[in-house]
Amino acid sequence: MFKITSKDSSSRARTGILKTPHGEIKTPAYIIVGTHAKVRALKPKDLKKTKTQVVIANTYHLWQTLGDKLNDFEGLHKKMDWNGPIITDSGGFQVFSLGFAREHRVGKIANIFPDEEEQEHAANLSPEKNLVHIEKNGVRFKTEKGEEFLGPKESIKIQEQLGADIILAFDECTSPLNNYKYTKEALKRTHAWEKKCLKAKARKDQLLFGIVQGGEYQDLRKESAKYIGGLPFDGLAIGGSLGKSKKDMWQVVNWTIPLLPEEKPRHLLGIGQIKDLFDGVERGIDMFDCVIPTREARHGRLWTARGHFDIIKGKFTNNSSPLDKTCDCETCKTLTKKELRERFKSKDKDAARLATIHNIFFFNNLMEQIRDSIQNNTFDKLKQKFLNLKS
RNA sequence: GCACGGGUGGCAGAGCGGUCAAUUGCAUGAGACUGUAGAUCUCACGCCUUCGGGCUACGGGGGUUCGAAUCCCUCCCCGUGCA
Repeated sequence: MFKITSKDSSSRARTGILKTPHGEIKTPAYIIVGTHAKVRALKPKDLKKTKTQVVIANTYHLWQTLGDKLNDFEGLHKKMDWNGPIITDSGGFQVFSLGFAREHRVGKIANIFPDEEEQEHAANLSPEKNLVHIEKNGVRFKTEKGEEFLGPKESIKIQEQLGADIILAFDECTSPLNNYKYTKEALKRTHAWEKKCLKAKARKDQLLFGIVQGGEYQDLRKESAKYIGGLPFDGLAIGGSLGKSKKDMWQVVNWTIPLLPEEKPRHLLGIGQIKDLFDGVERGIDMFDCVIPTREARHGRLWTARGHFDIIKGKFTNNSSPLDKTCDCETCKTLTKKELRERFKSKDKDAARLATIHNIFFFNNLMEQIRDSIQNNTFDKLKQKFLNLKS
């Protein structure tokens, strides 16, 4: 199911092939985020122009949108008009993003400590306004329809109805602001939930990945890596609260990776800036997913091998050079900087779409280069090239 | 020529005696974005500043007033209507 095809001589970097019912994923791979079974700003056909291997959709969002229609849902592949591999996230991240993150206006790494204004905001947020209530067996989400419950069994059932190739265990993503005691309790909960996920899984054709949690605490991370790594999951993901800085984040990964079974694919959840890809790959990460390429494209930020630039800036008004002269994507082949900028400024709906095509293509293309470099033993050289990137 | 209506910061356009260096939008500049609450958000945007404040400003000039972008006179422009 997962086959390691080559290893870098001077790091933990490796290439592999992950077999899924809808085709193979060459790793290290970038997973494109399409939360609502759709990559934002793209038309279904666009995805095929972007070297995309695999897309990740979200259980929570689709559960909310589809509701009762889940019972006779056509399946994500049909819905998305995409015959390649699809992953669904379990909804565990929304425990954080709609819960703690929203209440305290924090992210899961870096810039996590709210300033005074934000602390005041958090203090003034009455408990009734909290959208998430965590309980022993799962999570109550306050939604437009009222209150709805999502736990391990529910998440697996929904993910089976959605029909992705790879599904994720339901976890609680904690916050960097959670203390040791809370994180430990949450980890205990998460471990119990994940075991329930394994038990609840009925479909044989889907792969189920477990998720390592434990915040920024070494003993908890190691405990989790051993525990989750020891369960019969098809792959392992590293999730959650990743400390106060990138340094902390890589520390967490360093603690975790050596304790995970070598032969299973490893997914670093939600991480994927360019530098992170190199830092992650050399530590043995096989899969990344991140909203950066798509979200930033919509915000007018384009990525190239020389760093990023914001196409909406006035300095590009009369710039008729290509967006990225080294890029072979459809957008770069058809538009100049000036033209794409004009589309953004005139609120042309295609602006975000065209930028998104480029960014996805760029990230996927970069992953391809990374894979090649591992096979050719030139990974380090490629990394050096991107080391001083503006990011 | 007469009669109205106008002339406000890069632009559009509020304000119509004090709380106005002047609402707002656009443009511009800076920043953010990491298992998508986000094709979004934050900040700056006359000049100077020891960041307390100071200076020059609402077409030009003059006046009334303790105080004018706001009221009056006059000149110059623009729009509309009538000659």
